[in-house]
Amino acid sequence: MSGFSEDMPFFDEPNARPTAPSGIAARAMAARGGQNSAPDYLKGLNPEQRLAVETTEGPVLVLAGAGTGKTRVLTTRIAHILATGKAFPSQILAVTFTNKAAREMKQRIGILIGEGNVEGMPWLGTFHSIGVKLLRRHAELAGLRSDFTILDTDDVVRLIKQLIQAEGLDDKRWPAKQFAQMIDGWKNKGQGPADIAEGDARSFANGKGRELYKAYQERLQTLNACDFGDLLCHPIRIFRANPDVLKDYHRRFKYILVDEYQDTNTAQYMWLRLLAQRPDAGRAATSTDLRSSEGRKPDRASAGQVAPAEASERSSHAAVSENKVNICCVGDDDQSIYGWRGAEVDNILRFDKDFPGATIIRLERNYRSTAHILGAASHLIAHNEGRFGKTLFTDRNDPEDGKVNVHAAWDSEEEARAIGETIEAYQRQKHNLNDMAILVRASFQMRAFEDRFITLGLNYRVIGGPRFYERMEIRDALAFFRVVANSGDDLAFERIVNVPKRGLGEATIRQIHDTARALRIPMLEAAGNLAESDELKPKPRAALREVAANFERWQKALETKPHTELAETILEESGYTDMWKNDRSAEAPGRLENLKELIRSMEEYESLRSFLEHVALVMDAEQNAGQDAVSIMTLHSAKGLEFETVFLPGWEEGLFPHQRALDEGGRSGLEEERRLAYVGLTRAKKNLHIWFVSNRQIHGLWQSTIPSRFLEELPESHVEIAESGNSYGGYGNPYGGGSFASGRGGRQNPYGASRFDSVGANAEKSGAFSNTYSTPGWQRAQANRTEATDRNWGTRSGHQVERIGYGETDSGYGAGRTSVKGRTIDGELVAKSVADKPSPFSVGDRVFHQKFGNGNISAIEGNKLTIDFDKAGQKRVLDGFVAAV
DNA sequence: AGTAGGACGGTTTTT
DNA sequence: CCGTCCTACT
Repeated sequence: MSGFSEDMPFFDEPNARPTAPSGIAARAMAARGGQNSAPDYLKGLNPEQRLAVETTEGPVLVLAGAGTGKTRVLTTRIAHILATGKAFPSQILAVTFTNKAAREMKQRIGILIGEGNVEGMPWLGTFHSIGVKLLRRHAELAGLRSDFTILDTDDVVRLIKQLIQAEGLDDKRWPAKQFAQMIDGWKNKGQGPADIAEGDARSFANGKGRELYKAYQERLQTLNACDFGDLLCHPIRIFRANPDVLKDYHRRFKYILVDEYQDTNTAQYMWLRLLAQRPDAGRAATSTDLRSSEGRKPDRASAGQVAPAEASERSSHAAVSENKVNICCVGDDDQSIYGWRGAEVDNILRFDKDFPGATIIRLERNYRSTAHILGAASHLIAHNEGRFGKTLFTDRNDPEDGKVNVHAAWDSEEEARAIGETIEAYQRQKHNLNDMAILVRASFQMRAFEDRFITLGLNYRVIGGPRFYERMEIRDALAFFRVVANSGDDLAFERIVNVPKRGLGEATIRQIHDTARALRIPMLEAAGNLAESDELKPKPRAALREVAANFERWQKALETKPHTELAETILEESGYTDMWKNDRSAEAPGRLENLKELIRSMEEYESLRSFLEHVALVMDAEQNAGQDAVSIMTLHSAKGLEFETVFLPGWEEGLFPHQRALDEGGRSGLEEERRLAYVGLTRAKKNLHIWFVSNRQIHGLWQSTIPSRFLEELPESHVEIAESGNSYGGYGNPYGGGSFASGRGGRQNPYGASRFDSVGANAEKSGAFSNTYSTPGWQRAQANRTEATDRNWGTRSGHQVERIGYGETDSGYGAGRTSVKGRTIDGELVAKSVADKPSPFSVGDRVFHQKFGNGNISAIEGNKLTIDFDKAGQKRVLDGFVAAV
């Protein structure tokens, strides 16, 4: 994985038809054999996949449904381009989103084409890693030096906080984190300070948003640093301002491939368009049809393609055809789940307009899941509008394959218990835990499972969560290394100047800061100067002197010592390891272990600098993949994975689809949630269990829930409503039999069609549907949709928090909180406890609650009741859930 | 300099 | 309700 460090000369290839490296060529030739038999790597591809691989010329969009062999197409396509000599490895630009995807691609191409040749693919990587590479080459065009530092989110927030304070603004009223997110959003759209919308600019810091953004960019420049967004935005700006530079890349990149195109944001889109050569020009030319260009001689496409970019800019016909856009984007509009972080599904939906004459190839043959699972997923996703529309199918037809199971549970505890039991049952049937996963909508759901699995002694692993490099000790260590590698890295310096504690307080640090600013020198140097002057009291002075001496020593050692050894020395001599050795907290040993791991991981890199380069972009911790364990993760992190058996708990309105997605995203928010459901369903190869609960405790209060609308969008023919069949009594009310609210089933679903009336738009034979959903369990679940529930859901808005100021939304689902603590608008305290409407109950009232039975009210706070239940003990519930007895 | 206690927030995550 | 973060003490 040392691909980025050694840089290839820019135009390393002779301006001639590429002769493929002998290994590949030989293999390809050998494989080709007779004229009719395809090379080895093409064997086993289905016709669509093969078309996607062999249609190398012109713009191609491969709509690859879940489990249809997307990565295979991508990697084989590259192998094909190389094997047929259409381009050198270094002339292919292949972009992914994650390091994991890039790694996997490298590995798989390696298998196809021979390990050694993959090393020659310097332009295979994430958008960001390729962005760094471009930027290092042309740093001066962005006002940076080529050894610029890449700041992570944490650095950025600290920097912005400083700027906000420097502006004399209250950093509490204008949180740096929020502004960092705004900047991120702007950069996702490719907007610099001058480009942002007036409204955006005004909405922060008393209208100083734009100035602040500008100040931020200036600060980055003086720090010789950039943030993640800049890794895309700077190259875009460079390309735009320097046509000659862009032209060089046009000549270089003969083939462009993009993975997960549906996840691209506007900046990435602009970046691609620039590199893919003036797609607008294509509008004039209508015949970029692939099939016609297929017979073209390969050398035409590769070596011959040196037409001047400017000429074609004017879209002369000759130039257009000469300058074909050989871009291939692979993606699935149905799996676009990152709209909330700037991804534009539109990019993929618009592809054929952006690249006229594009060939669109659909991969719909699924190799992953059973027909039932595919049927369920396809039916669900068909409820979305504005999609290309694909229908996954499979040849697989095993009568043994079970339907998709839908289960109901009383509450999340029972849900976890029942899923735990199901997992154990699978285990008894010799299924590996590694083949099972629980995919949740929100991470708080994980807890119930962890709790349960711990008591069961069931191995599990949580995927996602805090990353290795986000740990404090790792960041601290990296900060030391950063300063050593680059003494101008003030942010890193500030982070560790007083670590371990050296008695350098705020005042001293401010002084260093001011000196550095005044003299325009790095803080480290300023610290050294101050240590030699007599401006400081003896104590901090001595401390600073030591710090300065340390770094000087380490920097010298940088040239001589092996970097792992140096790293160890730094951590030792700075007292950092000792700090944790002396720490008696529970985490300390783990932290020391992490530091060791960090040092160990450095061995793979040639130098401290190259390590730091990677660490900024490629930091991910390997999960403990060793032992057999159930995976627990969010639906988002499950994208791209597959499991034999998948559990999808928490399919309730408000949680999934998430209330906030609905409130803030409206219809498109709902559609994204639905795509997320689709992603969840299509992770399963064989067994799929969906769960919903009737009661969920949110923010400490019990709330009744109704089943997710997505359940109604599953086709009856592929779904089975399962009785939970455990010994815990299913949804039986644990607190007294027969006390279920009765006779209230079948009420109108506040979201429209109830499953008892009709089924969603594209439903198959809706008549039979209600039969399916008429098992006792389902009906009991329905019975839970009491008046209290529906009142709660149906009249949310009437019940809602009065909105005060901006951005104050009713965050919870269900009735949410009805009391608001003091909020401010423009600094004025506007309200205290707005909606604490008096409860219709009074202390001492006897009430009935669905879940807990009868009890007496012992306290009332607004609409929150504390009730002593006869059987369930004391609980706090919302008044909407109880009825007077 | 370290911690107790109040305020706040509570969807999803990469680089 | 619970966990995190920041402030304000000692």
